[in-house]
Amino acid sequence: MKAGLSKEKIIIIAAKMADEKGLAELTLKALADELGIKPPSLYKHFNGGLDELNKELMLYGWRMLDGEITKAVIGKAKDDAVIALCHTYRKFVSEHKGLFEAMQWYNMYQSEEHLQASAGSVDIIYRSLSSYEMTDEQKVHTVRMIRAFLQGFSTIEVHVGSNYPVPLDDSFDFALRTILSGIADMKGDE
Amino acid sequence: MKAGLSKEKIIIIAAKMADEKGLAELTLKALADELGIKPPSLYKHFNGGLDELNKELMLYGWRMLDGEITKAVIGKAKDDAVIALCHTYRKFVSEHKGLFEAMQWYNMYQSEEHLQASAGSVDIIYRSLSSYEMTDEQKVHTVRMIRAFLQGFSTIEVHVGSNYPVPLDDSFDFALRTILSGIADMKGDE
DNA sequence: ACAATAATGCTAATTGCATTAGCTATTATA
DNA sequence: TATAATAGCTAATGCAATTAGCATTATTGT
Repeated sequence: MKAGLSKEKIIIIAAKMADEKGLAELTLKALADELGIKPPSLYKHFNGGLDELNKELMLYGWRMLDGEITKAVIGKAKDDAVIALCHTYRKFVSEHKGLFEAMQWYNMYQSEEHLQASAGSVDIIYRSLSSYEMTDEQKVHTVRMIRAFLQGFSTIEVHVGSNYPVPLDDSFDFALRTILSGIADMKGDE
Repeated sequence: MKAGLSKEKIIIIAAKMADEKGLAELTLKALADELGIKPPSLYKHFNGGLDELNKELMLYGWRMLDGEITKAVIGKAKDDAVIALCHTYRKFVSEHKGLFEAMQWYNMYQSEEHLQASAGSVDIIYRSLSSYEMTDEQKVHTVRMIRAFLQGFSTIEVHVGSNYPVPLDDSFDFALRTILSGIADMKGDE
């Protein structure tokens, strides 16, 4: 029986499963069960097995995040753009915990493809900074700083949950203000 | 034959293996081979098997990092303390990539023990901020910001490596200055 | 329309690691 | 010194990933 599956459809289902159950629960067996096929059949779509599935999830996640950030930043500049970007990133992670895990996974395989995967987001952050008066080098630093903060904050948030006397929302906004204020002070620095 | 092993000794070896080969390569089989024993024997030390080993590595890593940070901030205050703390954190991660992976692992098991594991470092960051004029709430925010930045930056660095026209060292220092400058501006904010 | 080919699914079998059960030797202790 | 706890072992099980080879369904060129 043919199930009429395609790589794309499978990835979408797999992403949903990863988001619901966590990436570790996304086994070929579980995915096959969900799709109504047998595990070996998945190799017809993913020659590289589980590894390739994870890789594809990673790429899918970055593409999706790129898209959402791009949309969010349209028509905005400077602080407004950075704020929109950061909130979009954080929201994305909260809605796609499993995909986010997969996206952090690109360390194990250092191919061109993987390096480019996250390059998209880096590029968007970079372009969002275009209207600031900074040197190119300062922009690179700033991109890295923002990226590190976003990734770190999101990871911690995903791991730790959201129970605390001091809400994480406030901390996020606070940190964002701090970073923006730091950027504003940047002019004179070497 | 008795190999004269103890939980502590095994954890130290396991940590070394994880740092050298990556956490994923640290299987019970590989560890047993390294120790010159058979995999089932490990259950005499780690009742919970692989899970418990990972948990212990996580705790070991946090304790070690706590110790190094504590040492590094002794006799320092304000910016000096924060700078020392951040550099120590980053250096630790670069020298203990495998342990760092394990330390990020605490999401899966949400026990008291695990929550306290990272609480130590949080506490040290918090205390390092003691000489700033901030409200307690601002301190909580600042701790989270620093922690997010450190974790994010380190993760990216571990994943991506250190090849680039613009050196990561510079970006790290730049971000640190930006954050410190943001902190300095903080006074008036609500 | 129809043969050839590619695509997609299956079953059966293999591998490798984690884990459990039960046995044995060694160490520590009462 | 007898006894209990410790730390190792072998044998066996289970589970997921993977590979090989077969069967069926689509697709495509003529």
